[in-house]
Amino acid sequence: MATIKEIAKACGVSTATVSKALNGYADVSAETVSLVRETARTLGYFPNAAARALKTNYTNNLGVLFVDGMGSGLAHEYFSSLIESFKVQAERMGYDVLFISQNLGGQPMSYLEHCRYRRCDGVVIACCNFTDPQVAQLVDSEIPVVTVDHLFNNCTTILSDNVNDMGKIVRHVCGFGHTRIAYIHGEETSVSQKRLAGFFKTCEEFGVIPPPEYIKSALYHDPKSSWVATNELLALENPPTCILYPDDFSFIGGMNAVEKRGLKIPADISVVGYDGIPLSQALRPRLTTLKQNTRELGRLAAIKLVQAITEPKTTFPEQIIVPGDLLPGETVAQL
Amino acid sequence: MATIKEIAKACGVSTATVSKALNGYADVSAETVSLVRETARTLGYFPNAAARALKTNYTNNLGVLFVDGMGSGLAHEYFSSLIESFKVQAERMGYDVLFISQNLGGQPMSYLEHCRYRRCDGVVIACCNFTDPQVAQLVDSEIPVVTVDHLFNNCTTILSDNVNDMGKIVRHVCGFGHTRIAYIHGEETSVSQKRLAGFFKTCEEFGVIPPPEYIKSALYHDPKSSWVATNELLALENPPTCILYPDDFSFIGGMNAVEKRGLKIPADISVVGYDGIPLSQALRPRLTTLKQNTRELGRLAAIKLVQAITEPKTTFPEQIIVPGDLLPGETVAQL
DNA sequence: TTGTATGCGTTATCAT
DNA sequence: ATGATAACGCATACAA
Repeated sequence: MATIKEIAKACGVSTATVSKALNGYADVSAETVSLVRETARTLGYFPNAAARALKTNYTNNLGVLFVDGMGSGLAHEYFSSLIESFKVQAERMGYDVLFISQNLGGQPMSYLEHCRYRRCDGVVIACCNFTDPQVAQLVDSEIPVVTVDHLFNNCTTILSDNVNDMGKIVRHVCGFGHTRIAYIHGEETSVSQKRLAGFFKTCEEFGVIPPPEYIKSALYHDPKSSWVATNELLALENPPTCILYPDDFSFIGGMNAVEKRGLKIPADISVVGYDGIPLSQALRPRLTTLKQNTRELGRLAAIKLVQAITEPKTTFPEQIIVPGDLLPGETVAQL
Repeated sequence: MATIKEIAKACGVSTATVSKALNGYADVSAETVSLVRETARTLGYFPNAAARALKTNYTNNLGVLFVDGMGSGLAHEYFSSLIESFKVQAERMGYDVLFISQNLGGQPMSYLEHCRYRRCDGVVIACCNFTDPQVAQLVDSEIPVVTVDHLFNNCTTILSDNVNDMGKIVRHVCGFGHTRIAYIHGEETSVSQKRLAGFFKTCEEFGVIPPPEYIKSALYHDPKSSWVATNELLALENPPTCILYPDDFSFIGGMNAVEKRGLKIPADISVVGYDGIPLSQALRPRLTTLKQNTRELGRLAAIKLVQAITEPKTTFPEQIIVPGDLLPGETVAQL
């Protein structure tokens, strides 16, 4: 691995001049610049990231923190899709992406400690349990942070439009004549709160008043708990005609519960998912669901994070809302 | 952020002693060690990764290189699942994981250059187009490499047991009385070659001889090309009774083609997928498929890579084969 | 326009 | 058992 020292020797100049030439400083003659650059290329020079980081305190590293309740990790398609998009945009802007975790090599280490250890220039946080004090610690630290789908004070956030997106679902369902609509929501998070708010608000618009027993709590990305909730709903004296699920993947549990009872979707019971993962479109009947724009969420998160890093003075906390799209399927019956 | 300097001052010893105490050298008194360690803890000290990397030439960073033909990235569940498992095991061993790419910030950069730039201690390669000369360049470099599902000379490899796993599929299908078995395989890779070999070999065991027109080429993770191939197969004068797909996700294309023709699975045509992603088990009828053990593939890749890094002398190129499991579904009819 | 010198935080060598 | 010091590769303040 060539260093600026070797380039300096090859060019007959000092390392300082090489450094300046390579970093586009004005006080170097044009010919020296081209000589240095050419030599660097032929020598296959690449700067040593560690040395540069030590000196400048910038690593060009972005951390990605994502922990979901179920510990699904990247198997959670919402996250994998979000992170993929974040990664693509980050690389486009010259940043590398690394995962932030607790416990590195047995060493218990807070998220913040891990970020400092790796000198992440910034971190994107996308997880369910934003109540974790370690997350708050990171948000309150000196490290620029962008969160996805959770609002912290003084922290830029990219929000999926949960209130209105849920409204789109309810509008769709009510448009098909449903009035007995149940909602199995995920764990108590701000996302769930917003979806619930959108749910009740839009129901109200249609004069629909869901009884308390129609509101069930389950976990995101957990078919089992949705299976349980579905069974409870279907066992009601006056069961709903339509069930909204926490997400497409959880719906699988609901699907199994419905099947087990010998009921048909949508003839006997209508259902709606959330996320719009490929699975939802492969199911027959095709699942009616709401496609979150994870591509855009990830892209914007990267852009805003880099902005916060490179232009700290002119950057202020923003809330950016990204709407999703209703994907009408075949799982909501016309009543 | 505390440094060893501050610890040294607080303890009234030199930085050298602190460093030794922290890194478990023998030539420090037990009491000094405990004093230093205790002080480090109370000061919230964490080593500066960049400084350490600069000095030791070890970063405790592992690179992950994965590029698939379709550019699906982490949306490809085989990869996301593999990488998740790799990441978990890597972290357990004290390594961080970062993505390797070409083109960082517009700078064209070979994979090898990216790895050197970031001083990756090792790299795991899991991609489809192993023919890329840049991949070969990386494999031939000084950086320890472990590949997944592709065999290079002089490089440890974790292989999914493609030959025998495909054998399991064929055995299952033949056991149900099928003799007209078509195979839509993915792009020309060593994985495809092995599956094809396993396919023909096991067919032969059962006295089945698939005619050339039953062997179709498509792309992995691409429903469209499998859709085309399925149509071609079903249009044959003497169509197959069973079609094997490149993977579960591609099968969606085949499913649509079958539906469009008004055919029923498995009454009119039997099908088998590959991978065993959650989607396959959510389909009705449940897709018969082969579950690759991505968890184990990723875990072993991490273990073997770290071994190659920490014990270069005693490490030699290995080929480790990880078998998958047939997941019998409901998409293969008894003839 | 170019070069000299210093320091980032750590580890390692060699004295003491 | 402990400490002074150099070095890793780079960027930069300052001198020339």
